[in-house]
Amino acid sequence: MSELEGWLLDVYVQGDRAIVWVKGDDGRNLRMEDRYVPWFYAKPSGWSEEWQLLSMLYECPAVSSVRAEEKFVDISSPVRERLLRVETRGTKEFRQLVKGLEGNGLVGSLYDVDIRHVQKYLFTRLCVEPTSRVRVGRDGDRLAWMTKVDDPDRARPPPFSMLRIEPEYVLEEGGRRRRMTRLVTAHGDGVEVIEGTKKEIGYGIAQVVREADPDIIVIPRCDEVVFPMLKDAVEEAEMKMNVGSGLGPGLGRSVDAEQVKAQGSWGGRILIEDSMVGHPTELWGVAGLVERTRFSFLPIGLTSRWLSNRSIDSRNCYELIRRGYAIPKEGYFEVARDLEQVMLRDRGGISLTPISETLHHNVAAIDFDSQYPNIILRSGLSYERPMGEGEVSAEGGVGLIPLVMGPWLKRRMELKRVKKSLPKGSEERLFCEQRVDALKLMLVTQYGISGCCWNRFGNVVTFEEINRKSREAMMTAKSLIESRGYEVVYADVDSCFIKRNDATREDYEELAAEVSRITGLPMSLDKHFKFIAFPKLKGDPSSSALKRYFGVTYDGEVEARGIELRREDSPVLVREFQKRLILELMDRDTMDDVLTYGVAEAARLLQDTIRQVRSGNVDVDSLLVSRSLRKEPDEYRNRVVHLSAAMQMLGQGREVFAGDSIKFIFTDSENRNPMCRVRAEGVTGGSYDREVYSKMIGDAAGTVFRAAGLPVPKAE
DNA sequence: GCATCCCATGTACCT
DNA sequence: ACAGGTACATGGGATGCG
Repeated sequence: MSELEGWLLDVYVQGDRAIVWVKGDDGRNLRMEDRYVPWFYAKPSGWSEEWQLLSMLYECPAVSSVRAEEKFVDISSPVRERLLRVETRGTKEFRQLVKGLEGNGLVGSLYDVDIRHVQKYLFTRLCVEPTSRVRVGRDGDRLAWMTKVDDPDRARPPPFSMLRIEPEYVLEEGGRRRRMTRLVTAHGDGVEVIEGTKKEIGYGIAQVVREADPDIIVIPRCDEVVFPMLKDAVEEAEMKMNVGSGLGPGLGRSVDAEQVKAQGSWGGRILIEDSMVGHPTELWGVAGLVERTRFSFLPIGLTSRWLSNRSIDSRNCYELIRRGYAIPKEGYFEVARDLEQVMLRDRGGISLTPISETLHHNVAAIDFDSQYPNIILRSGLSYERPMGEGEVSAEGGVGLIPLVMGPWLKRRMELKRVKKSLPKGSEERLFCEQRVDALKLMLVTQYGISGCCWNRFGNVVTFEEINRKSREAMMTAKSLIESRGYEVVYADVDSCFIKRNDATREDYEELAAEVSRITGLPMSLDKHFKFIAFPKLKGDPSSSALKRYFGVTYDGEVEARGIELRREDSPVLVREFQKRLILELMDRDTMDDVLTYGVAEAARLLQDTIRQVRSGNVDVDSLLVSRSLRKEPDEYRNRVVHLSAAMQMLGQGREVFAGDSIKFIFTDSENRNPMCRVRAEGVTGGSYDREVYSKMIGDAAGTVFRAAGLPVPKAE
């Protein structure tokens, strides 16, 4: 028997065993095996059926044990029910038995059947969230015990090393075959390019993986496209992916051939996509990934693949199972209500129309901090307590949502505090921020799924009540703010823009604190604007637009929402121009300065930029527009420009998928043939459409000048 | 045949 | 399978005009 300390890297289940990987402090990765017994619960359809079901299960060769147990089955009911706990010999037997019982008349309902085996193992036997710091006892390759120990680092994530593999390939035989041409790997600062035949690439990649020995491999479009291609290439190089005992070449560290798609891991290495929950994996960083993994109580591979509803469901199930619950297959129901009732309650957060077409001076943006989570916690709202029961008391029952949310909201606040104490630009601060951002998403998403029909515990009334309380808080804030002599310039959901001529930063901070006291929800000063402006609707200049504004803070930073410079489909040229324009115009101390120097400098910048665009002397890269292809190319009804660009790429043997970001420049935007209007990035020939880019610059300037209530300078 | 209007389509953004 | 709320550009058909 030996002991070690390290980090829980990965866990998966194979048949009747769990495989547990730990990265030891000596940098070595250890593979250990543990026993795993699959189980589920069955509720007989009636009393008299119980003995029949019992005897049938006793005789079933797939079953290793059956016994009656009392379990909670409904979060709204404090009563335990008598269920049969059925343990099976392995996962294959589990699957067959559950399938057989689903239509069986003796069975009323089944529990714990749609939870992954690895979750069951983690929740009830290992009881440690993957990525945790652990102390481990082992007996050869058997895991004897594991305990969680405190992570000494608040910000720095576990030392999991990452390798990025990005293949380049072309489509052949009319798109039926993919041929790898080149492969780029990145590990720390080291970048390697592998070229050659399939066999050579296969050999090269195995070599790189063995040398870099990464814990986590990031691969774009891993599951559907690239992993099968890599596997094929490595096998072609006559090195089996899973030979030997962890020493042989290949992509994995051992003989385990878990399906990547099912588990996201391959013999001791974790394979993840380069996008997670719609954000680039790079932005999450190991720190964000770790935070989400610990919350979800899932192996890293599943964490990176599962969307929010499943991740939160996983945490919910963990919390319930360890409190004696059996998990029902589905529980979502919605009480039928008449249309009037639904119209009255089924609405989201509130917005107050901005005062637009003028420059506002000395404006504060004050925000409710984590508004939805705090509403849930302060009011004790939960699926099973849609109307809440006041503040959650220590001894009283706590609803599932506050129970799950509470510790993580606290943790996020603590991490936010730590972040502030760390120097700007430091690695530690970035780790902290990644954790804070990951938790923000987990927290706000619990509100998002609270009334969602895909959530097995969802209750739409709870969701509506959270929204109602949010609107109520904003209205209370508004009257208080106005009663103190401030003007509300604009508000949206949980953020409120206010001004009073002579107010200082401290005045605003004090006012936010007062709103906090009255509403019972934390609120703080977020931004302090020297100048801010709100555009009119482009389509209807008689009304003001919501969710768009721009301004300059007292730190001299541009803060903008919704307008061109915030849009991914604006060319960099336009985004940078508009940002500079706002600074030229509004980074001034007084209104007078804005109206004189500001207007003059801004007008000059506009002229210069237009002249430059018209001269043709612009870096083409700064003209790239990127727009995401939301559907497969053949599903489009309209011939939209980015579809044209996508078709050009297909014509070159480059594969495009729904979800890809298509980059292109406008070459002749008025051409009657949609295919000739744009040129996809990487396609050669032609120059850019000077007219359309000049127009974009003019429009971006128009947004700024008009919102500020100023005439738009003529650009000749 | 061409200009103009309107609606559906499509994407991106805000909190 | 995460929410509701919003802005805006554009394709394409319908309509009107000469």
